[in-house]
Amino acid sequence: MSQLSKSELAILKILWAKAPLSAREIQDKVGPLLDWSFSTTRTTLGRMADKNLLKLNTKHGVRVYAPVESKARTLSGVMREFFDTFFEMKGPLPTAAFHDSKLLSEEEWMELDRLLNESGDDD
Amino acid sequence: MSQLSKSELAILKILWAKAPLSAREIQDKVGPLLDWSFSTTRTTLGRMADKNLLKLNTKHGVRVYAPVESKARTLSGVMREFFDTFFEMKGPLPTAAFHDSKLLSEEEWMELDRLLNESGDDD
DNA sequence: TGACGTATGTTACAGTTGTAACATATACGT
DNA sequence: ACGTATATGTTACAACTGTAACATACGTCA
Repeated sequence: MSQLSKSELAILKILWAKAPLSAREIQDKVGPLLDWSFSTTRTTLGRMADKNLLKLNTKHGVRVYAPVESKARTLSGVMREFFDTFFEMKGPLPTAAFHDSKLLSEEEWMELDRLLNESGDDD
Repeated sequence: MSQLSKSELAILKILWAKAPLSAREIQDKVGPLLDWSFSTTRTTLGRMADKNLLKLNTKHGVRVYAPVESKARTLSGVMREFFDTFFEMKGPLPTAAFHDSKLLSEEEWMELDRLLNESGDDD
């Protein structure tokens, strides 16, 4: 799992909150936030789909995008990568410390915690 | 402070352990590790110097490289960026959780902790 | 049915990073 | 003084990322 860019993360955050969404709907949220043109949003969405970060469907005749991985699973990958890279920590990781973040619900925290502490690959 | 790449971090780790070092000396350590040619190492060193990640001096007639920022200061920047980006946590950050890492000495941990918890910009 | 808005397909171009090779200068040994 | 190793200068090129524009197709309203 290679590092997510800020752009990619911005889109994932929107889709984790509500998915699937069309490019236009995503643009309505991410455009003002990142000051992107619709083209930029579309390009980024396309590349994310190519990388299998997003999956594509058609609803009511338009393309809609949804995340492939859950927020907790994605963030657990990101955390593992971060701690391995910068702190050379490979084993279980503590989550309590980040519990202050409002980004995850109680259930998502539980999932994240499980992912970071139970076996490495429990798909 | 934009994100460090793995390559950049690999070189910084070597130089945090011992600096300044010449390109050749750095290559002797990083080359086998990352399987880089000497050219690659030199290019990366040059770019890091351009970005002001490394400073350049001349010892005994050869160029030597040293990190501009301490390990603790660099890692504090990286941690802030990480937690802000992925967890939307901007304030003080906990370090106790990562204390397992062998990467920092006791004193470096204290510095890191201070950097992450005292005021944001105490140069 | 023709114009207009919206969705989708295609292309562009600069900056960064990974990964080097080629060319030149300089110094040291014989 | 000359060859050889080492250091340094310069250049290359592909992938990925940021940031779009241009072109086309399709559906709806007048």
